[in-house]
Amino acid sequence: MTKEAIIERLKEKGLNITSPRLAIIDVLVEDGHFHPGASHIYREAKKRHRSLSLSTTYATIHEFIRHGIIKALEFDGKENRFEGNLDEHINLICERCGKIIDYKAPISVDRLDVAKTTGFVITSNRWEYYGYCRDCIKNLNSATPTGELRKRHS
Amino acid sequence: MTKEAIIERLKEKGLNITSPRLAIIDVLVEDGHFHPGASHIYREAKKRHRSLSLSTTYATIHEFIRHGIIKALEFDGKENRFEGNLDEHINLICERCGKIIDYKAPISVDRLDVAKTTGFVITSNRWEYYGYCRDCIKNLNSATPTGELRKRHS
DNA sequence: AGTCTAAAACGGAATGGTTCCGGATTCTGG
DNA sequence: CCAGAATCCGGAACCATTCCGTTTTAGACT
Repeated sequence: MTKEAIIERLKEKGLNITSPRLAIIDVLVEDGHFHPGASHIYREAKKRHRSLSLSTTYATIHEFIRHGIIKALEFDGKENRFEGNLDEHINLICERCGKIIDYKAPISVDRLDVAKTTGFVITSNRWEYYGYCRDCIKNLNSATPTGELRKRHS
Repeated sequence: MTKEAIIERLKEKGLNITSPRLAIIDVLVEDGHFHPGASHIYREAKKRHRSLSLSTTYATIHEFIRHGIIKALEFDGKENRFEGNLDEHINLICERCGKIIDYKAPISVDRLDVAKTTGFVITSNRWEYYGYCRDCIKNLNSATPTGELRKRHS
């Protein structure tokens, strides 16, 4: 997703285009494929807009989610992560370094079937595989993982 | 999963069969299909073993996860939930009342393909649909959801 | 350019499920 | 029955995230 497209979307929705938001958009466009967490977005966007606060970063992220620009991947015990790729895909999540890889694979679950048999109406989904990425398998014995991104202990 | 099977598994692994653990096993066997959270497990198990502490509840849950007896569904902003159904399935998660329904559907993603194209080795997965359950759709306009289970605000 | 108002940004304090810690208790093998 | 290990317990700590009261800013309209 391009910077211009996001700005256009914000205008359509009647949101103000502010300097903090532009800084965050820049980070999302540049580092979006990393599936960055809030602290990464904050750190990088602060370089572009010095007075940026963490709470504004969170507020902006929420605003973007609410308007369908990004999607949140929520975790417990780790930082949440955010992605701009809204096409249906599987996220491959490395348990060692935290890297997240998009994997395109057609998932054929008929939503009508789900509704018919359970009465459940689907609004969104979450497809994830956990495991180890290529790099981490290579270095499984070596000392420290390369990634940032661990919340609490263990 | 039956109580006896779980106890057997714990013995195999060399874990002590203690009164707090039996209380928690009882709750998991009885309420497992609710995908209970830690606070529910704690509250119910405490009725059976009065001196049970919350930290023991968490420790026991972790022990059970480590030995493949239950699986954690981690969320942020909400309580984590736990399930005893370890067969591959999709969890239908109601965003209004927190109910979680198991939906059996064959998901055909070739793990070898994933490994071949990305180098990523899969160890576990997470398949989730979010939306609204039958009851909540019926009562969408009415006041309060029936479920327990919300962590923070909004 | 100046004014007004709602939206947005800010810092700092609060939140709360979960984890950690140190000491007490219980289990198990000998 | 005893020692050592496993487990349990309460309470304090953790920390990403949210909330709150105040200040600043964007955008529309003079």
